[in-house]
Amino acid sequence: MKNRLKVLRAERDWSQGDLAERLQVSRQSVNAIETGKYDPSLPLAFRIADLFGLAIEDIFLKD
Amino acid sequence: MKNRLKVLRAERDWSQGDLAERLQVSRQSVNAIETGKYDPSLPLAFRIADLFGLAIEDIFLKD
DNA sequence: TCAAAGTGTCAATATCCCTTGACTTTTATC
DNA sequence: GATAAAAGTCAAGGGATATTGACACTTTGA
Repeated sequence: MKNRLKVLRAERDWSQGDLAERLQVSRQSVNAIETGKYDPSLPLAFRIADLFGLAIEDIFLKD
Repeated sequence: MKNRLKVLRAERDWSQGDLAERLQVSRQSVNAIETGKYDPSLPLAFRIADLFGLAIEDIFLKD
């Protein structure tokens, strides 16, 4: 399960901390998801998709 | 987080056990997800969406 | 050059997802 | 009504997700 978080974040010039704040999660969670340590829960995946205005399938990809 | 699993399953005349087998999870997991006890993990949500040929957003809805 | 911000990572802890196994209740069929 | 399949539920346990706090390293800019 890969994801495009880092790119989407870079396009907006957000730090991991910025993104974490907008998602209401810790900075470490954002980092762990970005670096592939684990996948987000489904509710968090929805919040991420909403924040970027994309479908979950456009952000998270089965590898 | 609501979902349309029960309806999608009924349309295909599958039991919870049938669905569980196709998803490679336990029948109790299918039941728990259907009855709203918890949300599936993101990877399982992808398997569910794939199985029904729908987008995750068309099956799982924020309530 | 030095301080601040950003990133990556670790440990410890808490909670959630999913499991097996068992049991009761509902639904459908005979 | 009896039977069986399906559905709902519980408990206990393991692994995954997310937390706070801390520390090191790199990058940026004053």
